[in-house]
Order: sequence, then structure tokens, then C-alpha cells
Amino acid sequence: MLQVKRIREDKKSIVNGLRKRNWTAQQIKVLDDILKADDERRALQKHIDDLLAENKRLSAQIGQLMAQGKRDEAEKIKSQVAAHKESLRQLEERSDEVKKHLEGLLYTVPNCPHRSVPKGKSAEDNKIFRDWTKPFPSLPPDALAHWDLAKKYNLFDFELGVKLTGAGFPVYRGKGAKLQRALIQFFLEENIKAGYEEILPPHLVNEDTARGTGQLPDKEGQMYVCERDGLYLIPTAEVPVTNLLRDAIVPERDLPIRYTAYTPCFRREAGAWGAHVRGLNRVHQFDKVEIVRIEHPERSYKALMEMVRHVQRLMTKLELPYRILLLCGGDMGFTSAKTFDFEVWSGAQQRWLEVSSVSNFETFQSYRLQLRYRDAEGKIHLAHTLNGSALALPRILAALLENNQTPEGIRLPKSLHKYTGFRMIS
RNA sequence: GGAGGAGUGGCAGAGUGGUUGAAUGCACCGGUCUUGAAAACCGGCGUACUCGCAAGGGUACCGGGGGUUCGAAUCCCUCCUCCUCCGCCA
Repeated sequence: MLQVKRIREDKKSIVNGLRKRNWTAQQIKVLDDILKADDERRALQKHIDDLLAENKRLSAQIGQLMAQGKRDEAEKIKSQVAAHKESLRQLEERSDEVKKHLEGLLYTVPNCPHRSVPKGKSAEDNKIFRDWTKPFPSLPPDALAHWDLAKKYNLFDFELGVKLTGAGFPVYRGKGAKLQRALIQFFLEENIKAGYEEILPPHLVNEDTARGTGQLPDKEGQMYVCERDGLYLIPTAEVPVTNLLRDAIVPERDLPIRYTAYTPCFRREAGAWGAHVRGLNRVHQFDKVEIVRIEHPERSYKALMEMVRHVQRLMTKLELPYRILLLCGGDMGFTSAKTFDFEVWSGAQQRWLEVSSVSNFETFQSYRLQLRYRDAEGKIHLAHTLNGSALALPRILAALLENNQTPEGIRLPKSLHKYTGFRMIS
């Protein structure tokens, strides 16, 4: 959520940002509605506070009069207070309406893209930040897509998943299951080496937590809900991990705070099914290792690049052809100020698959989370939050299987050997 | 799941209807003293919203929400969490 204060003080840059997200002049007018609603909110608040202050004073007087036995005078003041209370009731009712309205408006405004974010309407306008320049792996003419390789080597099974749960819940087995576990281990170890503290969070979260990172109310339809208990299945580790510091004030010297977490991710993906979703390209439950960073505002963009380089190293160690995209305003997520996407080349499908998204949210999340830090002078500021996948497993697995297939079997990259215990799937 | 007890500032812990945003201690920050440190002493030390150029005000918050009252940390209702006992159980 954007801070109203920022809209008030720096409307011009926000307007520019929204234009990058292809907002029309008509849409941008919501900023004026927000300022208007906030003006009303403040005026009401002032009025309410003044009346409350008056009542407080009068109540103290009543206390004194009672103590002195001046009942009549006390009664007179009581009626005065009663009159104020009636006004207060009305003012508070109106104030609640205005606040709700204001919040509703604020929820519709996405984060303001950083000035380095390119304009653009869709994925086609994303800038290639780093391209793959080497030749792609040469595959045999009868190269199989990962879903066929899975059958051939008995690595995972969608039909069984349907039997147990439904479409999009694969059952991994044998070397497929072990490879999955090895990847998780590999990612976690690499992240820990890079200074991230490992977190193993709950996979179900309450409403406050879902609200903290903006899953509620924005993406309610994307989450699985346990209605009876008021809990949500996490769509990403970002949710529980970033919320660790909800309502917290950390000392400046503790920054940056770096977390990494493996969790399964549950996504309803309502309405997202169509072309290109075969096999592991899109599923309802998948595994992901996430990195989260809480940063000083002055260093968050440096941190973003560090995270990009870190994910890059992971890709290199996995020996996978990849490219990095700098997302344009039109393709960026609602909450992000700047995002880099990583795509891996799927040799058999002959297409790029997104495997990581690394973003700086600046204060968009921390405002709602009330995640702050205290500087050397004791002043409190909102921290910047960043996160990225390092990495999401299914498409990495797909690319590993497809790109490394040989007549003898599937060859695994060296960095994984110590985690898998085998070098080939055959 | 059943019975009982408890939730107060970073921590410990007073406070059961009237100027208590909250005693006291510890921790922390600044100062005096000291060659330095410790001890001792003095002072400071919550967050959010809001008014003000500022100095400085105002309001709210004692697990969450609601209620009673002129007035609530204090009384009532409800939910949550923790502890003890019973039951169940990996």
C-alpha cells in the first residue's frame, strides 16, 4: 500500500510511475480522490479528538465535583458530555466510512515503479537485461518433453496426483523425488552460504499474515482457504517469512536481514489454465526456496542487484541456459517497484520458462506490515523489503530433464551430485 | 475436546472505577565522578494518528473486538494466546 503522505508530497512522480503501468489519465484521478478522502479523514479526526479532549476534561471535573459533594453541578456537566457523545457517535460513524473508503481506494493503487523501470504494455516490452549468448544444448532429434521423460524414467506422475487430489498435484517418485529433495537442499545450502538465515515456517497462515504481504485482499482468489479455521495455505514462503517482522522495529545495525526458506507453495491458479501449461509448467502445489531481505532504503537497489547475481550463480551452477529480463511497467506485479525475472531455456519445448522473480518492494509491503527500523538518532523509518525465488523447482526440474537428456539417460549437473548421490537418471 | 488459572511498556512486576501512558526494579541512552572502566549519583527512555513554521500541544492504545459508565488497565460479554490438570495422540 502506498502511503498517503507520499501521494500528497510527491504526486508528480507517482503519476509518472502509474503512466509507466499504462494507467490512463482517468484512472490516475483516483489519486485526487484519495487526497480528498484523506482531507476529510483528517478533518473528522481533528474534530473527534477535540471533542474527546473536551469530554475528558469535563469528566475529570465531574469527579472533583462529586468528591466535593456538588451533585447538581456534576449533573449539569454530565448532560453536556452526553450531548458531545451523540455528536461523537455520528462523527465516528462518518469517520469509519471515510477510512474504509480511503483504504479501498488505496488498495487499487499499485506500487510506483522505480525510475529505471522501462515503459511497456506487456511481456513483449520487457528488456532483456542479460541474454544467453552461448549455443543452446544440442538435443537428439527425438528429444522428449519433461512429461514424457517423467514417464520414461518414472520420475513423477500426474495421474496418481489426480487420484489423490486433483489436476496439478504431481506425485514425485524414485529418482524424481530424490532429485526434488536434492534441489531443495542445494538451493538452501547456497543461500545459507550467501548469508541468508534458514527459516522453516508454517505452511498455513492466519488472516493478519495474509494481509501483511498483500495477499488479502488483492489476491484472495489465488489462495486455498481453510475456512473452518480461518487459515490460508501459503502461496509462497514470502508470506510467512516477511511477516516474521510484522509490527517490528529493528535497530538499524541489524540491517540487512536475510532469510531463506523452503516451503511448498499452494496456488489455485484460477483461470490461469490454457496453452503452455502441460506438465510441470504450471501446477497447484510446487516447491520453492525463497530469499527475503529487509534493507535500509539507501541500499535496497544495491541489494536487489546482489540478489540477482546470487540467483545467476545458482543458474550457472546448474549449467542451465538462462536469461534475465527487466520487467516493464505493464508486466510488473502490483506490489513491486522493480522486478527482474529469470527464465530458463526448455530445450524440448523450445521456449523460455520463468523460474525466478526478484523484486524490490521498497516500502509498499513494509507500510502495511509496519516493518520499521530505528536509526542512530532514534528516529523510526519504514524499511525496504525485497524477495526472490532461489529457486522455484518445477520448471528447473523440467529444464534439467529436457536439456540434459542423452541416449544413455539424463545427465545431472556436477553441483547436484553430492545431494542426489547419483549422476545419471537412466 | 473438558476443568481451572493467567495475559500490563525491551524484560520483570505494581496497579480492581476518577489527573495512570501507567509505580518500582532491570536493561538501554546521555551526564557527573574516574587515568580508563565498574560502582554511586543526576537526567532521559513506547507506538500510531493528528494540530503547529517551530517550541510545543491533542487523541488513541495495558492480548483482539464489543459493551456498561460522566469517567475503565480496573466491571461485563466474546474471541485469541499461554500455563496447570484430565482425555486423545505422532
